[in-house]
Amino acid sequence: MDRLAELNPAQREAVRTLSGPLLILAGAGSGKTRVITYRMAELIRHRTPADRILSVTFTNKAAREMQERARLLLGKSLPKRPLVCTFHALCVRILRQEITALGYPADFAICDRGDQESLARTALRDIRVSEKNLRPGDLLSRISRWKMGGIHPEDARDHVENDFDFLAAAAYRKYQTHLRASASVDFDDLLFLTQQLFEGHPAALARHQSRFEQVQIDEYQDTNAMQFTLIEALVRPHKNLCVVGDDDQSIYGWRGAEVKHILAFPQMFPGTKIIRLVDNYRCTDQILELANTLVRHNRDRHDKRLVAHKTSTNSVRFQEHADEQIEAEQVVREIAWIIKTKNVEPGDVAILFRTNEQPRVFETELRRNKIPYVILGSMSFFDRKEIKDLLSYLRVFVRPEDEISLLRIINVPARGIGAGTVEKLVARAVQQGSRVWRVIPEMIAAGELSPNTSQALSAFRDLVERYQAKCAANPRRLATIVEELIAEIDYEAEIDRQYKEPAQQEMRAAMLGELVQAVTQYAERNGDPSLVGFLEESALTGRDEEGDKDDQLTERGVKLMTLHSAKGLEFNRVYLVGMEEGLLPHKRSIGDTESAVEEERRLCYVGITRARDFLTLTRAECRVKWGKRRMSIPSRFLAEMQGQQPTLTGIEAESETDGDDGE
DNA sequence: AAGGAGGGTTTTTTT
DNA sequence: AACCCTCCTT
Repeated sequence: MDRLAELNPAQREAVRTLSGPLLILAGAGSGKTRVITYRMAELIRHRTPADRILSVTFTNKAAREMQERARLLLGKSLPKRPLVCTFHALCVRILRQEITALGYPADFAICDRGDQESLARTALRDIRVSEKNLRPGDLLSRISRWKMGGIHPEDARDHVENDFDFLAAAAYRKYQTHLRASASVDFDDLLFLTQQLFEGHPAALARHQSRFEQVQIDEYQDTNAMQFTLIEALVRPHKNLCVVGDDDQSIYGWRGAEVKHILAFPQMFPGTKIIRLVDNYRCTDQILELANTLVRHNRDRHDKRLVAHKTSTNSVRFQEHADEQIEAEQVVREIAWIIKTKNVEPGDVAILFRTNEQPRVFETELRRNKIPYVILGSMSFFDRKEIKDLLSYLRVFVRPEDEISLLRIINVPARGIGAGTVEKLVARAVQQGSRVWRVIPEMIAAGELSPNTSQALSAFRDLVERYQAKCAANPRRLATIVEELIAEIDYEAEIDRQYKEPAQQEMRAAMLGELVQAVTQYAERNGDPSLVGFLEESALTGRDEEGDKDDQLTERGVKLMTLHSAKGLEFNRVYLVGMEEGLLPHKRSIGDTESAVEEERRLCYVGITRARDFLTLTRAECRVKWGKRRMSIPSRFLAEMQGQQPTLTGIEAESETDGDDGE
């Protein structure tokens, strides 16, 4: 009956602290998700209207899960529900309502990483800078840093540190002009524009301040300055803010997250109550000991030592393999064996790695052994080329002035509108300050194009207009319309043309089916489906999992994911693979500052503490990179976590490879 | 305009 | 090895 009885005293106190600023420093496996879910329930029991509670999570998946748990805790028929979502989703909600004040249309589009890259390319071309001098990716991260620092394109010039920045500042202006012209925003804009809104439009801020009485933030260690500013503004009237996090698990520094936000929280909010959760209910003592010992090598942290509540023998093993191929073979062979002989479910096992290139070999092996598996958080569904092409069609149907999407699909599949024609169209549009879509009929009428080209353009125009009408007239039948579209443009033929391997062709074609399914599910889930709604959801959900069918596989299969995506999760058995210098810590952070290596160490810490009962750390003695074989040396973290001095010189730093096969 | 060959580049992590 | 861009042929 009394749910709080299940909690330990510290947890209970956290759950019962219902007003004022509250900082919960929650170590790995200390039940923090449970605590803030219970706290949400407790707020409602103490008569906070549910819809006046905002709970911010790090991923959409975490949001869904928390909503589900809260629903179970509170009973099914809660008339009003708390808002549980990510920062970005919160900003979208606010902006849909208020963005016209900033001169954007309310139905602005959210562009994805791929769109950002092509915009960055265009911007560089505009200022005649070769991509060799400034890579689009580097430009984007510079722009991101400016935006997260609250710096407008026009002011970027004043925040220049070197020649690259100088070019980047010019490109930033172009980039933003293009974005605005196509009524689109990027991910950073969602935060940036919301902050602009709050700063420049007090009435708008007041509307949203009065909307929430209680705010909770999970994974607070990964909050960046802009997110902090937003939340501070939002809770200013009441200061009912509860943040939960662990400084040892801060792994998003490269995205502007600053550990200092969690360390300095009590200074920012005087009167903060601090509660520490150091009891670990997840890992065995051996696993936790490893984690504790490792993370003590970091200087910039709250000193704490988690207390294990589970004992074990043989729950940790170290393995060395000749190369990454054998590493994968051995790990998968062992997984196959424990599934068969130990009655272990594939879903209890996770393989964690640092980079997205690592899972490939494991994937092949798992498939060969016929073990069900899922790759989570890697290249997502919505990142695939064929999906992006089709989504671009849909976006063009919503707004043909969306230049980014229009240019992506105007000749995909090839329909006789070549690069030359596109160039003419763009030139004309730029010259007239118009849009390619509007310029097309003019160009046809002017008779400057060859008959074939005019014909092709008219056909394209006709296609778009027909589907526009269809989607608008029949939003409930979106899925069927998408099927018709795929058939009409014969996208399957395009796939067969692009990919020669039958296996590839099959896989890519299956993706099309999944898109149709995603649309179907969206329409089922949503009382009032619309194309705009679907596109928004797909943009925000981005890398998250999607679909019920996938959820099943997610439950039942071996899970493969990066250490970053593993944050917040736990598994009975964890294989932490590729424990090598250059991979973990990653090469890009080694040459860098010491704090970069500290972040890698935290990443390793996160990996270790995902394991409940069994942890296996493996490394390969050599590894193929860019088609070339390279020797690798053991990660310094292996020595550190076993209480040894790091030996950066020798290959035989790791002597602790006991051959005990454990199980 | 389309498609293929050849050459150069690339991999950190993601809302 | 995989991807993208450029150039060349048709």
